Amino acid sequence: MNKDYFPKEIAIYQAVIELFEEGADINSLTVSEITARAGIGKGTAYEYFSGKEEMIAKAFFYNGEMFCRQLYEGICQEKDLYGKINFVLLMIEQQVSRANCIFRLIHIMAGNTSLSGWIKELMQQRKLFGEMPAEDVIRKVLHDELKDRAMPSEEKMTYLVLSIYSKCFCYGMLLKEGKYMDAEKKGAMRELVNRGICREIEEILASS
Amino acid sequence: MNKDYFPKEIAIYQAVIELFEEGADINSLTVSEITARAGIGKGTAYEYFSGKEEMIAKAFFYNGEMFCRQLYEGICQEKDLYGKINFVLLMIEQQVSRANCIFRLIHIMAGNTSLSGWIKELMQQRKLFGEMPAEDVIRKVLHDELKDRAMPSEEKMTYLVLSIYSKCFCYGMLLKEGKYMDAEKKGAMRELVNRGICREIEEILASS
Amino acid sequence: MNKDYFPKEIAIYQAVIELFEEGADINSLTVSEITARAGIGKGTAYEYFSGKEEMIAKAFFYNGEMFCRQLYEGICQEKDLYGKINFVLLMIEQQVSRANCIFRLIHIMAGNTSLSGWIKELMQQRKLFGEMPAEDVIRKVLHDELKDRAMPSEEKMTYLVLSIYSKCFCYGMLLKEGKYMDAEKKGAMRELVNRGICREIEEILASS
Amino acid sequence: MNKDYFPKEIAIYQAVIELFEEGADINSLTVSEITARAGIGKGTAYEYFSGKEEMIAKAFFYNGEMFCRQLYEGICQEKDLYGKINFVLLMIEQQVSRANCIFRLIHIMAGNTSLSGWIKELMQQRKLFGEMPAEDVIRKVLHDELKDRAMPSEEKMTYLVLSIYSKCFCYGMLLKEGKYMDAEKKGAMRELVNRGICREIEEILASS
DNA sequence: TATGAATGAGAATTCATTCAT
DNA sequence: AATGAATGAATTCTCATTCAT
Repeated sequence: MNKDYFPKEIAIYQAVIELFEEGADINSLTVSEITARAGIGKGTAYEYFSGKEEMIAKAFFYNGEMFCRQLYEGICQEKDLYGKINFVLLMIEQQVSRANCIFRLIHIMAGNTSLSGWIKELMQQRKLFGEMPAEDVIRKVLHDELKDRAMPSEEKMTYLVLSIYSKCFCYGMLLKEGKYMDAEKKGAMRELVNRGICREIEEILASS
Repeated sequence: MNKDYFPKEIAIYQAVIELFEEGADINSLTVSEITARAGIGKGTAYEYFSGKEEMIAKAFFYNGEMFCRQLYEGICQEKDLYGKINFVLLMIEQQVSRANCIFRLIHIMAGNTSLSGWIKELMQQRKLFGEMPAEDVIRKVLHDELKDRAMPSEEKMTYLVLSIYSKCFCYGMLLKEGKYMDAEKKGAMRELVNRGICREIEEILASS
Repeated sequence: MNKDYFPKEIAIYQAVIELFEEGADINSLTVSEITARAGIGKGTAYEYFSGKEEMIAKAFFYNGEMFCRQLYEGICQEKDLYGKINFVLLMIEQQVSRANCIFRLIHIMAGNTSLSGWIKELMQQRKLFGEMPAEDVIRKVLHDELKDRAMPSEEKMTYLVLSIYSKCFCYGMLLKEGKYMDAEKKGAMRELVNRGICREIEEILASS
Repeated sequence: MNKDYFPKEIAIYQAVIELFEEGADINSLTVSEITARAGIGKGTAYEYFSGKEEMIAKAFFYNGEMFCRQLYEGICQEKDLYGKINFVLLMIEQQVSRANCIFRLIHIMAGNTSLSGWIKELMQQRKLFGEMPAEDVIRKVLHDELKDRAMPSEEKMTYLVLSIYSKCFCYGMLLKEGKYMDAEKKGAMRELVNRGICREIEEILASS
């Protein structure tokens, strides 16, 4: 499950993420910058990657993996659904205020950057290894949660997953817009979103 | 309200959108490609724009504006809330199957491409002229819809907009994933989403 | 003798000189700049000149002509040799402090800019019309001055012209270096140079 | 004293000088031409220089340095003043008939090309390292020559240096004009100039 | 294995010149 | 005659990738 990473490989990943967090624009990231930051020679990077594109795509993927793992572990600690969702929203808040890399990962995937080709390919490969992209985390949690209740149809399940996903995502966007930055209001909004998600789940379950 | 566009300016915008719809990657769009497609000389583009970045950013903005205008006008034709929402979802279907430019616009804005700088700047300027980004369309429709009922608090209003927005977004993502492509299933899903939105609005209003 | 200039032609000449005096670099002068400054349309310039090169070269030539004419007329007012030379040195001072266009003209001619090709061609043509480049002014003055004394050999005459020319040039360079800027010292130096020139003339005449 | 030059740096310098000697116009020299002639890749030039301007300016400076060094060494071989000056004039003849790069260097400096900015900056830096521009060579030779005689005032010294300088310079210009190309006449003129310079030095010394 | 100097294809941009109005 | 919008050839410079050490 835990793919082995070479140290220099990780150095590259971290360099990319760091530069990105510092506000660099994906398109103008250069191999020189990346390798310089990673503290390795420019040529060395080509021992591990076929090109710039792969470096960046894999870096984001690596980052996403780490995020999702952390997310899943955190969720498992929480007892009830409300707590779980709250944890997710708090993680999002943290991401937004820090660097919002997964956010951007999502965007890159949706747009058709040449990067997104790479990322989609990675997606396919990794699925086999049991890794968990954000969407899968939600699905898994729902499964665990509902395992002793009537499971809704696959169709409704897909809708539910995406609905939750998009609410979380939109919550992140709301935060990005800079509104509700003071803790109190942020808390209130988080609760509204959380209750909305819970209600939706209940409704879907009820309708099954 | 209706900014005057120079013919060559529009030619550029359309060229960018066309190329994008044909699957081009934003970053690798070249000025040569754009102007060739627009049917004008390379130099001419520089009479109207300060550089490539501006061309692309404004093209997306132009496209977004057109979409939102069309959206708002269509919504106004519809009598009831269900009809209005249905219209929005149909527009999304159309976009997704065609080119999903606004979808990508959203993503570009969330990421930090150098483009997004431009776009944000444009946003500020245009707000003054009463243009309407997607979010504002939703807010405006809600306002019109609720004007003779008790208006919820600003906070709840924001949440409601976010929630509707996210549901629409979610619907688009569902379509993008390629599931529900046959008309029947698509219709069923559309109804599911629509009812979900209506219910949510009712609940918020009831709780006020 | 007095070639007729079209008003727009002169406008171009003056625009070039002005821009040059303001410190513009010859090579980066653009036609747009020149015509904008001249207050005429870009296309109009091409009614009078075959291209940018011609505009600039002729502008300098025009400027040089004006300078030489002014120089010659001033010299003719003066009675004795000392006075004449003094007048030349004063004109140089003025040029240096203002814009030193002829100075640069000389340099352009010595270097092989594509401009210099033009200028040399102009030189040939104008000679026929009796115009007077700096060197010729000196020669002419010497001729006038010496007409009732024994004329030295052509060789010595050439050397004499060269020698005087170089002293004037040298004086200009001294001023350019920014030393001797206060009036008193400038006056002293001017006298030093003047006496040097007079002595040299006397010596050559004596040796003949 | 002898700055280290990278081989590719020198290749660039020589390429620039060669092209110039072949009659190329400074302004229309392109980076492609230069690097092609230098036998290196276009990109490589940018590893050593910040841009075209720097390449050309430094090339001339390099050339000037070489010339001055050669000049100074040659002068030191000569015993008496007349011999020294003769050597200078012969070097000038050689330069003029070959390529007259330093001549043009001087002109570039006097005009306000964007190159001249660079060159002036280089001047400042190099002075510190004891390099010798043409003017300094003259001054140094005079110092050596006069060390056991009464040294004239700094003011007169400056005048003397510039006067000699401008005579040499004008001699070069005379040759450039293509007169006196046959050896005999050239020799006669050279002697005239030489004697003129010697006389001037004597006079200044006598007047001190 | 690691490196970084060298490379050159390719991109953005400029600007002299033309020509329809 | 006067104009300036349109043009595209030409130029500078960047940067992913290679390869000799």
